[in-house]
Amino acid sequence: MPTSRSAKASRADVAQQILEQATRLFAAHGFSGVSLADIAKSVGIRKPSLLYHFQSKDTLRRSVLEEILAHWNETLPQLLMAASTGSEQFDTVLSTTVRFFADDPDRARLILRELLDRPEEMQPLIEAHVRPWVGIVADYIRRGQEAGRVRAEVDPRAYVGHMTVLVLGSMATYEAVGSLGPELEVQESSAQLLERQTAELLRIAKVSLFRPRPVADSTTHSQRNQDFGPERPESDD
Amino acid sequence: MPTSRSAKASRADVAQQILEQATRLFAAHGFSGVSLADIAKSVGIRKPSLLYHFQSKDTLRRSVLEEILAHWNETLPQLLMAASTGSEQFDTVLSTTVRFFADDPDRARLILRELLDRPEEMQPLIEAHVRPWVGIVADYIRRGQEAGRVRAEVDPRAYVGHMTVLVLGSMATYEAVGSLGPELEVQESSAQLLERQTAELLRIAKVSLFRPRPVADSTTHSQRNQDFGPERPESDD
DNA sequence: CCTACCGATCGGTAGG
DNA sequence: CCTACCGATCGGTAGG
Repeated sequence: MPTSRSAKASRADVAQQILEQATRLFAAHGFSGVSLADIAKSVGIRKPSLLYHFQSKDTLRRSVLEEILAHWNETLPQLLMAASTGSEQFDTVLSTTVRFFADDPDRARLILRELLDRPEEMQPLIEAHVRPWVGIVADYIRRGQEAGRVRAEVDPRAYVGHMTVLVLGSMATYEAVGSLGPELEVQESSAQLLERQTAELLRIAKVSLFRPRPVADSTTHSQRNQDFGPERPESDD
Repeated sequence: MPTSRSAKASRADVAQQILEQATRLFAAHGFSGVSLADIAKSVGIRKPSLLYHFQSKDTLRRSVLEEILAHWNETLPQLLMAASTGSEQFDTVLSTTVRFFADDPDRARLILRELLDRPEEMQPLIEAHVRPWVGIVADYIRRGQEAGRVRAEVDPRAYVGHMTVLVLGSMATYEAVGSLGPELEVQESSAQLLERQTAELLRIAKVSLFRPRPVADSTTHSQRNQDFGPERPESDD
């Protein structure tokens, strides 16, 4: 009888466990901060067994990265097809991206680390996996600028870059940075903190993109959520 | 005659060179991705000599971090004293922070890495070194909300956290992420790219904070830079 | 600031 | 998937 909880682990199961533990450990301590023995130990096998499933440490690193990007490519296009208007597409890309990394902040940590450790190697990967939706968002911004919906001052390229970094960085470090506030108030749970950060992030993303809608009362300050971008249906192209 | 270019390197000179090279290498490859021999080699000394100046690798890491934070504490309070109104103070904190990291992106990379590698250890440091100006900004936001200058929906804590992450992340990764744009256009220099990113960052920070000022013509879209926060002098408190 | 050296750990291989 | 083992490199020390 094997020592693991389930009766028997198939080849694929073990490989998947290795990927999961490697993701977790690389996200927490970085690629060079984790040894193959660390990963093997957390899976419950020996180092040479790990190297049977993944030829080298670097192969394992690339597999971890590929798994995340593959999952991303499964998620976004599917949701994007359901969105017909440009406004819906923009909203889908933004909220899907935020949710993807909020669902598992380790994804954000890992990609941020790769961006820091191997910028040259990441550039083509960004090009390949982020291009499609960058195109959608950039097109939407340009059309929105022509139609007067989007602020003329927005630099589409820089805007998308900043939002990417903001989502990655906020999700990767929300625990350390989320506790910034000047008064400590009531202790928030990690989930509450993440939710609050997410809401503010979406607000910043939208308000810095869309032109304010004309409001009747423009001198007093109401508490309404105006200025939050177009929610009305709109014709595209 | 020593082998180095200058006639003689004092103790302090060597220690400073070690700090500089360690900052550069830790920023590029992470703490565990750099060996003491790497650092010693780039300074032009041997590993045991390095350990004469810094008792251990971890001591060197803390010294690098301290040097950055000390430089930060020299920069901000000085500029802050010259700013009298709340609006000026906000502007000082924001633009000084951006410039501090734009001046040397390695600072952003190093702090971001520490945030990822040792979040528990960084929390008190954030508390100590970021608190003062977080307080100033948060107070300014709250007073601005009461006066109707600042959007009521802004979550001061989350806003400051996001802006911190945005500045750090954008400055740390501007090379890899700045090249995101859908069309490659003319090849920009690194300095041009950084400048463009900085301008858009400041725009996002301000527009997502300040309420739009009432505009006479609210249906057509002019190219003017309205909605960019208060530039008029104002009374505080 | 150096040479010489330490035990521990690294990624990876042989061979089953 | 394991035991046994490899050379290289790690952070750090002795001693000058």
